[in-house]
Amino acid sequence: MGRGKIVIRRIDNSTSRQVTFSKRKKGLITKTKELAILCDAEVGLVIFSSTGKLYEFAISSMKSVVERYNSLKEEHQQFLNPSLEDKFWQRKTAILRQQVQDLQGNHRQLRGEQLYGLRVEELQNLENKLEMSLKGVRMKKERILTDEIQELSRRGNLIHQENLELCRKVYGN
Amino acid sequence: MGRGKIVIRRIDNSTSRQVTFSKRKKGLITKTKELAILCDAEVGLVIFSSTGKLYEFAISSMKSVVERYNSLKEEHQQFLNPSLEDKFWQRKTAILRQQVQDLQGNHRQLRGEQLYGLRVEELQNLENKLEMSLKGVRMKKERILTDEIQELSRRGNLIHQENLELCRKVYGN
DNA sequence: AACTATTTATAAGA
DNA sequence: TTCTTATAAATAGTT
Repeated sequence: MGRGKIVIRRIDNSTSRQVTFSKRKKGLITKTKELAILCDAEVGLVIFSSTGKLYEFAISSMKSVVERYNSLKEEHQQFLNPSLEDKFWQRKTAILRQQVQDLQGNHRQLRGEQLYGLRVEELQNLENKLEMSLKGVRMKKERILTDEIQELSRRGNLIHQENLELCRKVYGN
Repeated sequence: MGRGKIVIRRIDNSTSRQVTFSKRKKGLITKTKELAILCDAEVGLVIFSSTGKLYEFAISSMKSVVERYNSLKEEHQQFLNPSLEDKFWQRKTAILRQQVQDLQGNHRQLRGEQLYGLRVEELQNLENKLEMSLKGVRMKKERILTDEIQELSRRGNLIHQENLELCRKVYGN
């Protein structure tokens, strides 16, 4: 709904993204409010912008919505003991840190860095993985290009038909 | 936006209210999803219908949104709840979670998954990266193999020398 | 921040 | 419920 149609994918330009975020956030909050009032519903909307800023909307209160949500989801009974909570966070942090380390390692390896100390079999394995990825990417790329060519060809034919039609009209038969 | 303009107040007729709820809920979820994708935001939407039924939508997961929301809210309320250690862990977790998300995204792309919505130039870019990586891995592998062959060859020579030495000792001169 | 040409959502009707 | 369609509302691109 604007001067042109858009496709729904991440807006690359940071300024446009910010402007669109601001406009659409306003619209979304309006519509959320309308749904709540018109249909007598309890709603909660939480938005974290790409810069990490928090925006929220709720007709009653976010606290009430979250509590109702949690009680329905039955997840609210673990945190009665504060020392347990501490342990929970510590465990969570440890797991996440391990994940980050693993992913970073994988990532560097996939990018061909940090290859020191790998054995030939491991390198071969990595090479195979990269070849698979490359194949996937190339297939995808080629499919897009093929589709585009077909589309162009289709359009060309249509124009050709139209020209023939025109000729018939101009020169008769 | 419809056959007639309406005022935003609770719809009295229960049937109309249900129909409107169903239609507008769909629209709201669509718009929420669009905001998240277009503007790279993390969003969470919770709706309780007037009959108490729960509907929810989140791009990542509602759990993740609620946790992020809570940790941010509690950060702001550090004065009220001076359990600093808890907050420390929560903040750490939030940062790590973001890192994991980012790395997982990168990783999936480098592995040739999650290619939907990429343009040809982006695919070409990814292909080039993968080719570079592949080149690096192959070079490394080949250097190791070359080194190993040289090492074997060197050892072979040494053994040969030792044998010669032995011969001299046994047979004199 | 406004403007406005278009697209999109949806109220009412079927 | 589901579809249709006239109209209201949202918003993309522009100024």
